[in-house]
Amino acid sequence: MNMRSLRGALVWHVQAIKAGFTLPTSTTNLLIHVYSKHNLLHESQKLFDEMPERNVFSWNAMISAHIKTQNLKQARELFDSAPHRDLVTYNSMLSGYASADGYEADALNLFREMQNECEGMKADEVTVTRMLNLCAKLLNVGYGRQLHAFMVKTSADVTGFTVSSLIDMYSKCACFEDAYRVFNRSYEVVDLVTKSSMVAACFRAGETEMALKIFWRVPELNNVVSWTTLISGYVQNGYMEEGLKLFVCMAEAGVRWNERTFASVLKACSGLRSLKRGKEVHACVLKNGLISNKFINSGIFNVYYKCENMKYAELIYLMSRVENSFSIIKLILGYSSQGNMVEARRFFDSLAEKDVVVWTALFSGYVKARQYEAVFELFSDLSKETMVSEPLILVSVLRACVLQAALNPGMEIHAYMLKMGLGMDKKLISTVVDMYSQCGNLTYAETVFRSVAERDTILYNVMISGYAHHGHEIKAIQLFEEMLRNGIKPDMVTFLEILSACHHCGLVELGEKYFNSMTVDYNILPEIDHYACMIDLYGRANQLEKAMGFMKRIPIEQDPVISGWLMSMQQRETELTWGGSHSKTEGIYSMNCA
DNA sequence: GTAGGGTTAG
Repeated sequence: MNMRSLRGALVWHVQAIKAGFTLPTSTTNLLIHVYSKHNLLHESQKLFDEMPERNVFSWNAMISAHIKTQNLKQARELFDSAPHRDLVTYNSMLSGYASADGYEADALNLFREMQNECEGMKADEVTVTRMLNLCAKLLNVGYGRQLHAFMVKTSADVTGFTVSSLIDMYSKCACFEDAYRVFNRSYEVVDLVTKSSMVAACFRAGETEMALKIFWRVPELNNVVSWTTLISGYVQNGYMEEGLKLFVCMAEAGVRWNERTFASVLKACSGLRSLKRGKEVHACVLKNGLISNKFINSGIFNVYYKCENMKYAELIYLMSRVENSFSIIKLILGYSSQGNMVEARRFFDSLAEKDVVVWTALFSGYVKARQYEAVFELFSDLSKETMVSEPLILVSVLRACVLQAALNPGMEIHAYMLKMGLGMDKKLISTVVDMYSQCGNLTYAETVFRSVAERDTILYNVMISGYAHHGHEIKAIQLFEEMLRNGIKPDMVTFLEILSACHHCGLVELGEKYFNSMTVDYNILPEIDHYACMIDLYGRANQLEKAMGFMKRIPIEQDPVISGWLMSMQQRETELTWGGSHSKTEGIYSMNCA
């Protein structure tokens, strides 16, 4: 019977009790260790307390047991009261401090004590390994370099352990060159772990090719960790398809995956937004009984969330049976973005702490669902509780005003905004201008627009659009020219508005000039709407040949809708008459429908 | 005869 297994330990223990036999100290020490390994702290403690004689092994085992359960205070008390301490005692305590959050300073102090050779204790390579991990965690490369120097000076054994940690430390501290130098200079001790550390380091630095090269050195050594490092490295660098392919390669190489492998594969699926592959992996996970792993569970949740399958995402969340505000927030964001406000609201109300992200999502969801009354209600609820200073929330409320053409509430929001000192927020200002213009008060829109000292593209777009939609095409064109004079770069939206204005005024030559300037001066590729605008412009001016010529220039021919449209246009070329009141998009849609 | 501390992929 193997005493290192829990079963073996229990059998030994019970037999000894039955026989009234006192276990030797070394056996009890082992039992303490085995119980602790299986999270049976209570049993370990009982054995330790009732031992007739203890040695340094007993103390070390008990200290480790407390560290394992994250009880560092208890561990330190034992450490201080132990009659004897050796290097293992120190290293155990140091290890506990280094991996726990908030005990980093204690770790450094303890290490300093060791350097002063307190109790004749001299840091060894285990100490150094642990300290390097701490540096990596704290991103403290300065201290890491000191440790590196210390290693060289004290000629502490260079082992696979120390080299791996050194590579890892440099890499996580963004010193890729140093990591690579260490790797290259430690040929004698390079093993699979060192290699994996270096592969991970390459990926952190975006050196995908180098990672692959190193991975294939001594390929027969590769195991699940090195393979998973490779897969997750590809995924992290955005190569999702390659990550999935490598997963297949790994299986073909006869290496069995574990839950970390699945976590990376799931990340690839959600990155690709591939519901099909996600479902396949989900099935695989279920078959392997890995669904209860929290990384895998959230990975599957993410697949469905990214694929906008909120019902499945919700199901996964509910089945995990773990209260998780992170998932709830995503459910709210997902449902809101789809305008499914009943579900979004259900989760929103269940959320204990609502932050600005969730509030914003709910507001914009209601806007998307065109439930402007809910927007106003929500805003009045929220502003009773607190001062709303999040620009995006106010943007949502203003958009609700636009939906409803509600000028008065819009003005109230504008006033509120000025009161809150949010008059400088660019996005908010643009929305205010848009709100005034769309609610029919162009004068106010103009006033606000002129009050802004530093105008950006979006602000200009909104004002130009305001002029254009109120029949002031010439003003729109003048403002566009002013925009160019002020050195503000127009974008696709600007050109769409301005071409539309030209179309409405029948300004063929000016429209041509602007259309050409898009690509020549601003490097903006015209989209289908821009072409449609030009075609309408020519059509309205009865320049049918030019219109046809333009249609043929549309470069997006792989689109079946466009090519179908083109073909039907060619058939109807002669019989086509152009109506007088085409808007910039009506042209397209009416022809598509025909 | 019997024992304890450290490395890589989320």
